Amino acid sequence: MQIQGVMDFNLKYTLESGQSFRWNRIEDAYYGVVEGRILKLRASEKGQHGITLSVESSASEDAAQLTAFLRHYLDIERDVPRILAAVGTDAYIHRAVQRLWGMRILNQELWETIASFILSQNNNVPRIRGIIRRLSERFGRELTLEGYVDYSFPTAAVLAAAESHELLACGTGYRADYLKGAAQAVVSGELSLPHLKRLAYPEAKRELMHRKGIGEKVADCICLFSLGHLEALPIDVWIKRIFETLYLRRPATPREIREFAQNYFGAGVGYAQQYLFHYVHECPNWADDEHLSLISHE
DNA sequence: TTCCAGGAGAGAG
DNA sequence: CTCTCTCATGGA
Repeated sequence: MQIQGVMDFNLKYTLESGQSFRWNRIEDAYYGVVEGRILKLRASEKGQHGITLSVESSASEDAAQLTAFLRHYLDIERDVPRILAAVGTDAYIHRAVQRLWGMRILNQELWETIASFILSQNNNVPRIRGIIRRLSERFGRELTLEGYVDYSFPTAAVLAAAESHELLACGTGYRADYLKGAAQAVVSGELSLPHLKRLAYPEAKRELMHRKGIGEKVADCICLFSLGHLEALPIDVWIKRIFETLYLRRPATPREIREFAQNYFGAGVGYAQQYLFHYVHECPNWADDEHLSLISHE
């Protein structure tokens, strides 16, 4: 199955920018488990009218429905160039946007996103990926696509009933109780996922932060990478570093950074954040004078 | 060996 | 309210 005419989209940057922990690149194809099936995605060379995405699924599903699903999951529907145009107010963010043109913010399944970012705290991406892979192997369902084997992300019900020592064996560390608590809240209905999806950003964030193990940063990740709230601004050590070094040029609290960034970048601050976050990972000399001089300070 | 990673909770002040 | 300490894990 193919999706043709996809404009302003880059598969690599979208899937490798630290928002999803479930994609693996093998040669020129990406394999990932998304909502209960393996998807294999490949992007063709860019043509005049955008790229073509080739799609294989481990599930037998209707092509039109799969297309509609992927257009939403990959955020292809959204007018991202317009959002980035409104955000790019200085030469630095402009350079990041140019360098990573086509990167999109995913709309991922809510429970998996909640669980994944609970596990992400005080942790690094390769290890987060490993924990999620082991949890899926242990508690998920086996899936295959053309000889590629992977496992569905475990449901809240399964994790709610899991023994703590089994979660620990997957490498969750002290986050095991947070994960299990969130799973139990979802199962009991105390944390209603359908309800969360109906809330605006401030209310959704506040609701999420009532859970132990979900602070402001993790709540913002969930709001941005699952609920589509582009006003969300996850402030991790990297984003803090970027704003202190480049924009504020002084030590700053997360509250100060948030106030500055939401005012400076506006409603699309979540997209700006993602481009800055991935740009500094792609470009080790991001803080050199050459880059610093891109931002004018009057 | 110490430091770090898409942090958050608990307690002290 | 802010500051500090601690939490489990593995790679650098």
